[in-house]
Amino acid sequence: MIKTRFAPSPTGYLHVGGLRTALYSYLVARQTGGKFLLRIEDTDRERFVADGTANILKSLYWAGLIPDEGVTQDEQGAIIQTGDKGPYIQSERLEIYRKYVDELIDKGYAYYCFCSPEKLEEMRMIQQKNKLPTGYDGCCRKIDCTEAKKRALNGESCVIRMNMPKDGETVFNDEIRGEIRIKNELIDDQVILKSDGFPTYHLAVVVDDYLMGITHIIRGEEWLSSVPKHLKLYEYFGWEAPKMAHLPLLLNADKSKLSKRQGDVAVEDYIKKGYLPEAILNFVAFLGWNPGDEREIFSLEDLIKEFSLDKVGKAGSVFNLEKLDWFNQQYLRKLPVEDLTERAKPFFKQAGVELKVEDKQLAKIISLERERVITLAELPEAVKFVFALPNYESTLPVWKKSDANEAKNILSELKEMLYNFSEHQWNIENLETTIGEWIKEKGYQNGNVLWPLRVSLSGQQNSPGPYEIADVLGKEESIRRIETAINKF
RNA sequence: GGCCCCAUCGUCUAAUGGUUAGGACACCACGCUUUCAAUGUGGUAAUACGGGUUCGAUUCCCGUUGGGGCUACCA
Repeated sequence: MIKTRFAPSPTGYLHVGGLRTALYSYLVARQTGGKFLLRIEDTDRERFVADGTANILKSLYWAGLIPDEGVTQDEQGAIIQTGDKGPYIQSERLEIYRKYVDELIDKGYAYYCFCSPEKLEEMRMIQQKNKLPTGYDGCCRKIDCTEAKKRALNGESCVIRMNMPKDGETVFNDEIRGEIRIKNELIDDQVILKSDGFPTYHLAVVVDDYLMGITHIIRGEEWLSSVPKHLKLYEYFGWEAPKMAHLPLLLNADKSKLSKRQGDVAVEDYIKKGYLPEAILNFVAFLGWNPGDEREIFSLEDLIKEFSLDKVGKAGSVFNLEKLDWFNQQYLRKLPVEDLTERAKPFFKQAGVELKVEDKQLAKIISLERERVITLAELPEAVKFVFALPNYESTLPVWKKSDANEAKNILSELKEMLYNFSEHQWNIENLETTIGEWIKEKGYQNGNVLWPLRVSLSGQQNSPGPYEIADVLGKEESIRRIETAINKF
């Protein structure tokens, strides 16, 4: 059975690149009935953020990427751990790592190192100056093991390094990139256990991926060059290594690595801005992958059916917001209006708009603007004119440009005519046919009637059509606005 | 500095030896339209460069250039 994992560090929030990694991992698991696991890699105490895990889970659940195992949420949204391979938070697994480190030391595959950070820093500088590959010189390898243990017990600060052979080369196959070979002499004696007793990433991933039964590691390209270290660790433990796929990076517009400085990178930023999870998922899925034909709109279900790692590209992709906007508009239009209304409500609240209308009416109001807006967050502002009688400020230039007197006369006549509507006749279809016929009868031009009508109803230069607005406003409010406009100009 | 990865329109990408190099976003023009949006039609725009291999290279090989990643007791 295929088992994938997403293993973020709780350093703040879920990065959009992380979301894509999580999505691909989720897809690979789901399309074969496998499992998708979430593990929290919090071995770096300095970068640890208290609510980091909660934030990541929030974004993941928002997107619908629910883990089958590991760190998850219960119905109340509290963080829990599920599965029989736990704990799934690395800081709770310290004894496990210690046990495997000791095994490595006993077999001679790892050793104590007492070198100071200053010494290591200086070593690197000299190596670089002499155009040599940087790396530990292995001087503590010579220290006798029992002697080293004694020094460590006495409280001398030390780390554990893995013993990397300096001859031969490591060859491995990446699911996306194919065969990769790296000379072993270039691979460092990596620190696997830090002086604070926490493992480094390299030891912890290997141990955890093995113990948790991970079959496919899907992660960012930044890990590609540390694969030989991991492979050597698998070999030392006598374990079979999982398949690996290293994803190309997401980039800024200038092709540098996607960074905070050049725009929003946190999934929660896009949630706040009113993007739909469907759009974000579809968008990030297509950064590096496509089905090979010309279809572009893919639901999570579609992706599960059609995604495949061998169609993932090798080159990095620019995170292009214009395309995201387009996806969002597509999904905004597709959404059933009741669903759209529910999802829009929090954004009215966020904008400080108290909703006094019923859902059905709110749905009608939102429908007015759903095709004119890019995100949910733009909705409250876009429909503001429905709630408040407009002051017509922004339309002043347009009134001046046209013949205001003629427009006023026409509006007055139109108003008289509209009085004859009964409340239940007041709907788009009736308004359209009746006003249309009326215009013909009177011998007016469409534009000379519809334009002043629309502007007096909306109070805006640009807006939905007059019939739609009138329908939403109702007879009484529509006529009041026409009167206001007549008096104003 | 060293090592690794990568390279098709501005952007996301299709085309795995033979295509007028296709699609989408963005942009422009025109149509529809009371405005905006939406929509329809059309258009501008790419194989980084240099060598090979081949009857034939976007495609295979080598080099150059450019970009990115790693090079931590961070992940």
